[in-house]
Amino acid sequence: MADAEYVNIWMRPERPARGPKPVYSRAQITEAAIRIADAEGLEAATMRRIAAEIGAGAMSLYRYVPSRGNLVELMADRLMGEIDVTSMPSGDWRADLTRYADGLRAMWLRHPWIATVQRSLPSFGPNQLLLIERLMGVLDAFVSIDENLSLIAMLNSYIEGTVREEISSAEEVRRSGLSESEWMARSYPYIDRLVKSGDYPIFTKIVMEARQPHLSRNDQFRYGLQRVLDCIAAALPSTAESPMSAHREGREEQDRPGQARSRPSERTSRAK
Amino acid sequence: MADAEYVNIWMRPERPARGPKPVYSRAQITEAAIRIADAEGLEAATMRRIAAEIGAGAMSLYRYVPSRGNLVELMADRLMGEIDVTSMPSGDWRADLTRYADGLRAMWLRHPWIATVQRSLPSFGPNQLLLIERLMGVLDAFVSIDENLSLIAMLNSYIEGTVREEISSAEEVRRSGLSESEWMARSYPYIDRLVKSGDYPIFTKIVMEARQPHLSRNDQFRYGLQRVLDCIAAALPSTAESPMSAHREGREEQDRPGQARSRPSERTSRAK
DNA sequence: CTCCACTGGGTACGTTGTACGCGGTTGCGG
DNA sequence: CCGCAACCGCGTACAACGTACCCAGTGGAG
Repeated sequence: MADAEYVNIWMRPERPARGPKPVYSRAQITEAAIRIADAEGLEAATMRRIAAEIGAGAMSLYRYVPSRGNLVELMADRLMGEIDVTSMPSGDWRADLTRYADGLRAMWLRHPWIATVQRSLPSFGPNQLLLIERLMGVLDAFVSIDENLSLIAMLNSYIEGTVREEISSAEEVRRSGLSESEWMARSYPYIDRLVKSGDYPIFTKIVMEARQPHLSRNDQFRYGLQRVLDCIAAALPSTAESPMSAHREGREEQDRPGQARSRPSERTSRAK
Repeated sequence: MADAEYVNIWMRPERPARGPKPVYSRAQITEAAIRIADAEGLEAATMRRIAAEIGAGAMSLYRYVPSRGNLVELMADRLMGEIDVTSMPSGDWRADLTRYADGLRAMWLRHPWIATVQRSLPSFGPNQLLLIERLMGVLDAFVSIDENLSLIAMLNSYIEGTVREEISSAEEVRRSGLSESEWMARSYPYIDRLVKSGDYPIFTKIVMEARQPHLSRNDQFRYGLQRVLDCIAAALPSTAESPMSAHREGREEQDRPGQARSRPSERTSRAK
């Protein structure tokens, strides 16, 4: 009873007062775990594997983190810190939200395993809190807090839903260990059987009239995003006019999955 | 090499030609697993537990299902069958999509564990395929297949994102084993510290200006959904006018989480 | 100085998914 | 009708997991 009576991981202080200096740290452990999860999936980030990665014994990790579940929370919050919202209530809400959307999507593509934990633990870590502050600050001046929540929820849903779809097929391929073309070749017989059966005309239409050629993944995302932003615009009072940011094309960089464009910003809990 | 060379679970026939008659069935196993997952979470649905539920030995399940992962796929597809889309291209696209949205949300609330697997396996089971046919048939006459995909993706993202939020807190409470009020009492110190710190004004605003009182969860969902449907309407040609279904209030039933409003419609794969 | 709260980490336990093999049962080829 | 290959249910066994417990050292507070 005296031991694990902390509300959550953020209330538990990392460093105690007395005793020998710890060799490792939460940040270091979290970083190692993220590195493994990025490379081989979240299920590969076992306690022993993480410990080996930093050169520690398996059980040593429990000096820093109460359980693996809590470690995953730390990892998730660390990821939130990668989204740059420092400039956020800039005056141009449309630009702000676009920037956030791109940042969130890029982060998810860099760390696809986040899809398996996100929203199963709304633990309000420091990075997530900072994100909330900045992001919801964007529309705070224009709408009530309830409407703000509703609009941001809609935006987040769009981003997450879209990116989940992007991720899922890529993860399926990765998990199988095959190359993308090998994987497609392997699943061809099934698709073919469905099409040939004649029972699924619309599915067949989807398969036949390929959609990828028309738009790149990035453009598809941006296109749908504009629609969502239009929806938000419709819910805002006319005083919130955004200084003509309808279409700005010249942005070909950002969100390349493999790239290491991290910006940690650790920010662990500071107890009073 | 000769053994597991099937593309996916749907290509593998359930019943072989010769040999003694199986005592159990995929459907029975899937049903038992869903029952356990509903009651105690997906992680409680272990192979041994499921086997015990139907009175079988643990290893017997592997005569029907190649692995636990595949069983989860079967479970997920079985759930798709609970969404009633039989009447679907009815002529009133707005009514159809509303009906679908309510059905999908209700299903997720009945089986919250689906959030942890959904979109991590786009396996095109029979029920999912039927759903795709009916659902995408709704807008098929009005827009191109690409636009159709884009609009439906947006709708699905909204539904899933919203329901994920509804589920996450409920799951957190369930996992802790405490009652809702106990759980809130326990997490109060953390929230209080955040508010008192003064660092998070908008978070504080969210905490203080409670949003639940204003709208019920159902109404919140419906309200946001109307916004999404308006977005879709804007993307449709004028020929797609929906016969005045702007606001119809008189629908207080549907989607009560605990209720068993299942409509299985098993439909396993039929090999040629 | 003496304590003792701390450190890293080895050993061990319970639970998981599942490979393998057994003895019995069934339906098809001859 | 017979025989055998293909299937059945299922017991045993194993590797890998999270983690409880214990230990010998360590270093700041008194």
